[in-house]
Amino acid sequence: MTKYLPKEFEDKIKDLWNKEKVYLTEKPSSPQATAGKGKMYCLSMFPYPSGSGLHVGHVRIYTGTDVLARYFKMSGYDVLHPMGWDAFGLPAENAAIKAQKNPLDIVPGNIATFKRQMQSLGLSYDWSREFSTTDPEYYRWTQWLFIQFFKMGLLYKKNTPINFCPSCKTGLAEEEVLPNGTHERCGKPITKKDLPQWIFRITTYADRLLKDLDGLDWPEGILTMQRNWIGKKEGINITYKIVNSNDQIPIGEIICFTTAPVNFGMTFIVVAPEHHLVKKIIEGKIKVSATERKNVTDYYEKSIKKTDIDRQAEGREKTGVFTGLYAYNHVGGWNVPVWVSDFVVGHVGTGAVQGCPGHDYKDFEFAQKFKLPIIRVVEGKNGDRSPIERADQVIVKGMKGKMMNSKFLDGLDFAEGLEKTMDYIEKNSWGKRVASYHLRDWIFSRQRYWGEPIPMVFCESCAKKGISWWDTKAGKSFQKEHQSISKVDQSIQGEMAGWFPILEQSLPLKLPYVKSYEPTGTGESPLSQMTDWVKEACPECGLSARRESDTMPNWAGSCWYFLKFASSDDQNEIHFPWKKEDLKHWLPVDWYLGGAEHAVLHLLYARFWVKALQDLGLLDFSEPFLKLRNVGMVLAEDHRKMSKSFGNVINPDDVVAEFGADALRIYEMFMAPFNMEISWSTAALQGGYRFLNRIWQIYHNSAKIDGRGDDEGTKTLINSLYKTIHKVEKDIPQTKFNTAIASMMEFLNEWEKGSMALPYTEAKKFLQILSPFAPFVAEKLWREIYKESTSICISPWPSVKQEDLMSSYRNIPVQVNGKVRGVITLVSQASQAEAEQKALKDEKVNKYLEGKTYKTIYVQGKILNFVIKN
RNA sequence: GCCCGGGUGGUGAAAUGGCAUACACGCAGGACUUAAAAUCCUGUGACGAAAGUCGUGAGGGUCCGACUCCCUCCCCGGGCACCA
Repeated sequence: MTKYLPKEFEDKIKDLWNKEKVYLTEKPSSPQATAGKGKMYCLSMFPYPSGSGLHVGHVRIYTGTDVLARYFKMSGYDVLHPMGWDAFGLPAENAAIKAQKNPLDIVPGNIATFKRQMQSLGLSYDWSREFSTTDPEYYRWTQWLFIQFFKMGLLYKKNTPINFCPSCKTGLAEEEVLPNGTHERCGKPITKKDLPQWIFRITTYADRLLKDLDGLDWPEGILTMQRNWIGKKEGINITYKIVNSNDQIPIGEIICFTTAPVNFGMTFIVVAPEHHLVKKIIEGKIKVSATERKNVTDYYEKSIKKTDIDRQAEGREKTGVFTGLYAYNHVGGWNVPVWVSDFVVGHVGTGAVQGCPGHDYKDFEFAQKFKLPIIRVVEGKNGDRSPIERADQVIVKGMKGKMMNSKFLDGLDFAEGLEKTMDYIEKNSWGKRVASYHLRDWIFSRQRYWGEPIPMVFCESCAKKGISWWDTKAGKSFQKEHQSISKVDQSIQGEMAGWFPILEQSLPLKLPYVKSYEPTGTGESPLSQMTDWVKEACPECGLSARRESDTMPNWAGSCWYFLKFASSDDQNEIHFPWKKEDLKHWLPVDWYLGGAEHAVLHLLYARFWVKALQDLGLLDFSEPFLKLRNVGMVLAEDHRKMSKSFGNVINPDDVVAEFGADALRIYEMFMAPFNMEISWSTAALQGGYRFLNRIWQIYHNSAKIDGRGDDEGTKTLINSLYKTIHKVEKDIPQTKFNTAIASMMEFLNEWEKGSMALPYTEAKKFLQILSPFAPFVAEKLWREIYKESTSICISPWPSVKQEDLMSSYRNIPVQVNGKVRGVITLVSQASQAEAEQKALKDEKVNKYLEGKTYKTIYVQGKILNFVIKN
């Protein structure tokens, strides 16, 4: 008896696959590609190649995608299954700083390790399409795309605060700041520092990003999270005239955004400390009494200095001061006081809130604290019209009730009353219905070395003359060509004077090599210190100009990598890097698998870029990922995250060495539904190994694989095999890998029993359905037992006819009053009368029915239920 | 506080309105072995001698029938957080 020793053949099989090039993608025009069922683009979120090598969590997602890719290939689809590296980013940079090396010298080694590990797992990638986001030949196009987005008016520069550590004199990413507001490395408190940064106008795509979610086959939870992140709210902007205490002459306006204009119950207005009105009061441009001005100034100073920690420490206790100003509530017909408070956030809505304390919890708290009047305008439960004195009496939007104290609205339902109010306000031109979004513009600058250099140049001289790129010849012709999209804001055009893209022919703008680099001390990018690199002639006037020294964020490379994989083109020419036929053939991505931690940002950004590219006429689809499935995390055996500091890390190399790649794959696919979190279990892994060992043994037992096929036992076994094949092919596209494997185990149990044997050619089919999960052992037996010379990976999936799945007999549970009392075997087409007759012969069933009157419920092929009447 | 997941044997889990616990792990007993490992066989939700009763986080509801659908609540995990 030969033993199952995966170590002895897995490497050889891997070499065979490489030699035979079984994973190479067909060209779109090839006969293989056009003859089959069509294309299938299977993609996993590509990894950041860290120094610690592949994690068993990587193994899970990549095996899942691999099972799909292998299954679709065998089923006659033209499959694209690529892999690459998302190698820019903070962790590599920090590791490099620590090691006093350049990331350029570290990353290639990490990639090599990842690739070796992936190959040892038998992942069926077409490595001819491999690339890293850090390859100049790749990021040249990332930079090119940046330039196109700039031309569209989607990018602008603006002073925006960054996190800054005054002690380390360095800018920090959000993730380097601890929750208590200190720097994770030195423990000192961080501050904010204003720096001019590139910002993406993603908000102009908010509506499309929201609407297009409807057509996607994504997990409901992820869709909801995207919707909430975009956070569209339909409401109304209402403009209020401002007067001060002394006279009634309007001296300004406040615009309030609200989704629930309960204006007959409005008794005050609150503005955020950042509101322009506050600034005007402090500067004396709006006159209020000296005390009030001092109060507002003090409150402003205090709240602007407040860090998030201070705010949290104060909890929900409301603070604020009266500004001395009043606003005219034209709906109600009275003046309301204007307050300033930091519970109103500057960047949400208009930064000003109309206070309707009877019908909003926060307004209620504020009114209570500062003794502001509370008016009830909606009846409570059972027509309660009493004054609102407690939080639980507050009637907020969404609750039911009739309007009261609201003149022409009285008696209407609350929801209807709000609509009527908005109509009324619009009719009088006091306000306008608008949508407000949670989504904000995307800060795209990083003051870091390890990212794509932003390919822009700033010319002082052109800036002084007010010349923007859109004033140039190229700019004008671009706008002419793209009239529908390039409605570049006048404000952006003005602010961007002096900024020009570098010449596209000179791309890539390479990241300069330096041995090591220190933080600049100013929070600026290390590139800003490289005076030679930063110098460049202005593309417009030729005078000396300065290159942008910020780099792009890690997201940039992952926003379009799925497009690059589709390219079969060589990179010799300067044009957008994909042939139209490649694009048309492969995109969009059919299957996208990845962790739920990317539920919002990565997916949103990639969707945004695709839409912008569509507007540029470069793509003819609007959504990159048709089907999305999540993979659950793999925790350590102790249910904690795997981490060096816990000493609970499992290295896939060790597992492969001990149990083989197939056992690891089977284990990770079998342990739980694909999208659920699992904790590692070496014991359970051994179960996977045992399963494969039993398969190995049965194929080396000739009595088991040369059954005659004409006796009843063999027929039954073949029928079970067909059912298993059917179950597996139904489960794989639902990513139900665990139940697919369970059904194969079940079949193997049956096959092993007694003298049951499969005919030689039928037994072959079991190897084929096993091969997506355990490709090494399936390939080995395929070649050894069946003497095949071409790979099992490209063999056609064993199809099963529908009639082969029908078995004529069914076991039907028999219930009395819903409790199971027996089981009968019936022809599947049996009538109710036949079923009843048979069931009554069963003593156990009969016992309960004797002498009783009952009715019968019969669902053919499923259940027979007797219900006793009394 | 809000949003998103989840709660079924000793453990990972299966069943999406029709025999609750498939499959696997673990455990117990047995076979093989001088012995161990490996392998194989048998058993394994709880209570009960058995008949049987109970049992899918808790309580209620719909239904002939509920892990599955509806309502109320509890617990665990993740995300956001004074979002107008």
